[in-house]
Amino acid sequence: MHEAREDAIVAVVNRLLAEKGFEAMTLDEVAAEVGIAKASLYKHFPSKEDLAAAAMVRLMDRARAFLDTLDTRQPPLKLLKEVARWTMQVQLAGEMPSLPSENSSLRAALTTNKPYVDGLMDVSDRLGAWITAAQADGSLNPALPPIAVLYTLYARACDPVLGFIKGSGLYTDEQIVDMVMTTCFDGLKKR
Amino acid sequence: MHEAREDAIVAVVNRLLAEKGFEAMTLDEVAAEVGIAKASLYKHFPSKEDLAAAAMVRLMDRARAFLDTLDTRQPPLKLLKEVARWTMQVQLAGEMPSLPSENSSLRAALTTNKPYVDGLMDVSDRLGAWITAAQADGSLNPALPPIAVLYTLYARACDPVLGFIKGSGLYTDEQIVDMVMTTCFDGLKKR
DNA sequence: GTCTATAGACCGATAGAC
DNA sequence: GTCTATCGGTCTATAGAC
Repeated sequence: MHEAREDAIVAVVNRLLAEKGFEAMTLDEVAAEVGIAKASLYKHFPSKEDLAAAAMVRLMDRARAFLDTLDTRQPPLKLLKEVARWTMQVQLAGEMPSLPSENSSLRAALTTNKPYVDGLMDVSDRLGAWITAAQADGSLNPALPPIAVLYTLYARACDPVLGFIKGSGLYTDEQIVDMVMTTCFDGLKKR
Repeated sequence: MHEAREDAIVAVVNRLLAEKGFEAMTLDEVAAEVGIAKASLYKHFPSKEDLAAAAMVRLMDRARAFLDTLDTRQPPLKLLKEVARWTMQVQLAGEMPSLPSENSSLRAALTTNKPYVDGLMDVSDRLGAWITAAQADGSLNPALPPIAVLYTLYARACDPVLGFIKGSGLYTDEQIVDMVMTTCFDGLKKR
């Protein structure tokens, strides 16, 4: 009962973080959408930053659950592509929380949040292993530092291009994802 | 004298927009950095949104000035690459204002700001011509809609990957730009 | 045009009754 | 735990003297 309520809160926070970002999201709004009073939020989470951090932890848990569904016997490049596709689908579904770039109170709160850091580390380690494997088997550009590849994949998860193209109203979600997948893995230049 | 003061204001706004974004930027801070009182800002610009819009117009003017320096007899792909490189250098220099993704008062103000919209249109038209030319000469992937290429280039201008890699402290600005240029035009896959 | 001072609105967080 | 009510602070924007 208690956990179900908290899950409902975090789900609303997750969606509002995706829609408007951390600063534009107000606790009045969160409380109204959950259907409880603002003061009640503070019985579950000590601050706005902790609320957002809980949403990020939830995202990391979802990511790890998705990684668990993948057949690791597949080629590493295919695994990385499936991950990239999943993150784009999450974003197009309006469920990808967007973090402030820098100098934010949320950034500081996240770096000291062990469940979040642990989850991020786990995901990064798993992706990092696939990246080096894909570079070793010749499918991924070996001239790129693995960390650059990792950050590029993370950045595609919140790439504004998806929203831009969707805003044009010319393409379906599936077409949009295919385009960005192409630009990400094949590049803009002709192959 | 009057214009010089306004230029100083807009330059400060431009940098603060790059550092912290629109919502986190306060007018107290702008006024303090310019060295005038907050009320004086309103003698030059009627609102915070107009202040930010002026910074975006300034960015568009800078972009158009850069486009004017390019030798248009070069291959279109080379022109597009130089533009992408320029935007990344602007971002690494801390001079690329970052806009809110959606549902912001600034978005609405920008769409009704004629100088900004005109500048953006001009830049988009010029880049669009080079994109279709590069697709025609076989250097750019012709399967991608030109608008997707255009948006991808715009997105690279504010790509968080640059800041991520810079934060690792492992690479120079030039190396970072080269990496992102590679991922953007050549893709993650090996060629 | 510049300043000081403040209005008016909003937000995060808390008090205290139930 | 939930609520109503409110505090304390910050923000944009303005009033009014000089």
